[in-house]
Amino acid sequence: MAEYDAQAIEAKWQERWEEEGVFRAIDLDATRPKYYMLEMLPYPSGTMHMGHMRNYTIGDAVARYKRMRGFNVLHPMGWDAFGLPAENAAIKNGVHPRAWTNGNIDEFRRVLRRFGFSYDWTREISTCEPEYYRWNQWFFLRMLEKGIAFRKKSKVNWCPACNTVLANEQVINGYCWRHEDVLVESRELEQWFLRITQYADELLDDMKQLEGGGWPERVLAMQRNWIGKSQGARVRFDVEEVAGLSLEVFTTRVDTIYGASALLIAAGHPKIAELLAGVPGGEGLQEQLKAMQQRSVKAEELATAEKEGFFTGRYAVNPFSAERVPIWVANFVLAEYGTGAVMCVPAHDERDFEFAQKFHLPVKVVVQPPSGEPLRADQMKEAYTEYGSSVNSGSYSGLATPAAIEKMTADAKSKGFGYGETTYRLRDWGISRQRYWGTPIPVIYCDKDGIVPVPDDQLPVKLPPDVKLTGEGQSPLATDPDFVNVKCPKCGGPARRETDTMDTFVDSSWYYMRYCCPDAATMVDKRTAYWMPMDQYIGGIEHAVLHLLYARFWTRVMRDLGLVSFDEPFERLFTQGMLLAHCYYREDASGRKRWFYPAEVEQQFDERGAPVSAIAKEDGQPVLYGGIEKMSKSKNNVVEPGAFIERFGADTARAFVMFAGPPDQSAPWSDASAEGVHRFLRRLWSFSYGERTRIEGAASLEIADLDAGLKKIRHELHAALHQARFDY
RNA sequence: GCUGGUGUGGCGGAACUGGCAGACGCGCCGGACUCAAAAUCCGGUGGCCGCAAGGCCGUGUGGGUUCGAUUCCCUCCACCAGCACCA
Repeated sequence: MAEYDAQAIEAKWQERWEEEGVFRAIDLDATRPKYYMLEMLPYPSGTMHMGHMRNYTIGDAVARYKRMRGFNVLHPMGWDAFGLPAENAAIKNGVHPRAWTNGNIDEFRRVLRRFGFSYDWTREISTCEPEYYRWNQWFFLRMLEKGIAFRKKSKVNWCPACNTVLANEQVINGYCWRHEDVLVESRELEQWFLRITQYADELLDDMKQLEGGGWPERVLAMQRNWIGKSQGARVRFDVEEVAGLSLEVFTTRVDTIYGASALLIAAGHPKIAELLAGVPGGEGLQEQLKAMQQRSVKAEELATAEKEGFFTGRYAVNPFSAERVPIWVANFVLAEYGTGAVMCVPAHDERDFEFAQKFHLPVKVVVQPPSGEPLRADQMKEAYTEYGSSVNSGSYSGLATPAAIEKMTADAKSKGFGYGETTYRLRDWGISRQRYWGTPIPVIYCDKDGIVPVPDDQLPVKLPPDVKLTGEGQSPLATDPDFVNVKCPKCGGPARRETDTMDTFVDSSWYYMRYCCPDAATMVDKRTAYWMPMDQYIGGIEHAVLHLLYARFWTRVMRDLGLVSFDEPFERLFTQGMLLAHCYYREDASGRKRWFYPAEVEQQFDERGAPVSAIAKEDGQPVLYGGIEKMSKSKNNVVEPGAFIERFGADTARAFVMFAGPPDQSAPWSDASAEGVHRFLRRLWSFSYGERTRIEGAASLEIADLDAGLKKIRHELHAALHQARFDY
């Protein structure tokens, strides 16, 4: 074989791998150490992009390396097959979601196979198959029995574009995570929730197991931040002139309570109406309140908004100092966090300081810095928020901050007006979706028996194949009478089936355990115990909170039900960087941009090789350089893996992405660089087959170069993986 | 603002545990082949000075530790990402 014919070489070896089953993982093999290597499963929509391909290439390099080092490697692949885009395609094009999804899966599988990734294809799973989602349902029923799954009426995030409920995690700055320009609305609905807050402390504390290189620090930081644990105290202030009414505040700095010059409550506080009732001149206040409640929708405006507020005309009594403080409504107090009310201590809180400056509330210093000049209220330019020692705080004066907090919290409790409390930002996980293409929630509503679980022997509750999908109004399943109208499993009387389906993050919360035993007659079995916990997981940073937090939670529930015996599912996590690409554009008179494909553009350089300008090949006129951006269809800078392989072969593509930069950082795609890698591979090929006649005359080309060349490649891979802090 | 991260040629980047900075690739320059171009192949390519041999400078900034620092410590600066009025 003289020429480097990538297509022929790769086809030959891929066929042989397939025939001999060399990537088959051996269950329960006790003779070798096991290694479970997994890349996050893809959502098969449209065509595969280079970002997928980078993810899988990194994982494949590790899997192959481990295999060669004698490990029994599990490296599977499957499909995150439920989800909204399938349904939207159905609405738009009249294709059934299943047909659309399976078509995409076939295309993804074809490209992945062509890449020659070392998957054990015998373990492939697809989350939209009843064989898989029946276990979502089965486990949901177990969670229902344990009180982990529960139903409550609650304010939900409603996306008018998706026509469904979103989890908190799917709301980004008040906008839908799928529709950047669609504001999420608030609605009251009966929803199913999973009690992830019950595990908040454990999820937080167990991060210790993941520190020290197992998980990227930033992912841990994001999860910590998301859980948002905060220790403090809750203190009750009685409201004057309104019998029986009191307001509670949450604070992490109860030691500053002698410096409180007001009590601030959120415009959405549940007791606001009661508070304002009967206040002289109350009509004006109602107007102001309305205005403030309406304003508080847009998150991005909120963040930059000026401090606003108004005095309610009411006073409350500070239970420590017995001082009267005015009650204000303030726009920066969050109704959803803590108690929806705070004490305003201008001297020791930045926001309160700003608020006090604007509305001329008194500033009272109650904490002095441990050293340096003592603070003077009339000279302060900003709040002092550090720890120090208490002053002007009655019998607590002189105590260091931690001691003051401890003593005052204890006293609040013994005197009956407060107690120590821990709050979290984390909310329970709402899983109800008013959509068709998801796992049906397996419960039945009976007028007589209430909520009745579907008996285990009637699982799975299958999705009816034909349902009208319009994208409007109620859940599509609710329009199918055959699905909805059932007999109550308890009394046999007429009943209605739940028509909501589960959030697709349910599917991805445990799929990695099913790869271990895809044909098991139970949710998991002893093979899961053999392979889990996973040794190395690889995926995008966008899943730092959503998927990874849910999966950690789900695993703990499985543990508490005796299904598995470990806490953390993923021992090591790696988040790969994005693949970027250059982009070019030209603006027309109206300022509209036309984006050029890189192939349509020619880059100009100066004599030193620095890029100076670019021209369009079609007319020779200049185009503007848009920088290195995330690959996106709108910018015409997407590189299609399929097309690239046809030209250069999979090995070139794989070698290039490992070579383009540290795997955990973003890297720009470059056709030219990729071709350079291709030349390099071709050269190696020529050496290894002794086909050196074409390059005779070059003194440096000796057999030793082959060895050196191979060493270099090995070195590259080592360097890249080492850089990425893989444990391999 | 808080948290996490990153700064090395024209570009992507390499340098293992503190030991010849700039591997490899792109781009650029020169050459071979060609009537010519493309493709391919060969050589050169951090900056400055020098005909050359060679010399000096050089890993964001300023300092420190060390025989020796891209690497370790401190200061500052810039950029990227996530969170953000969370009391």
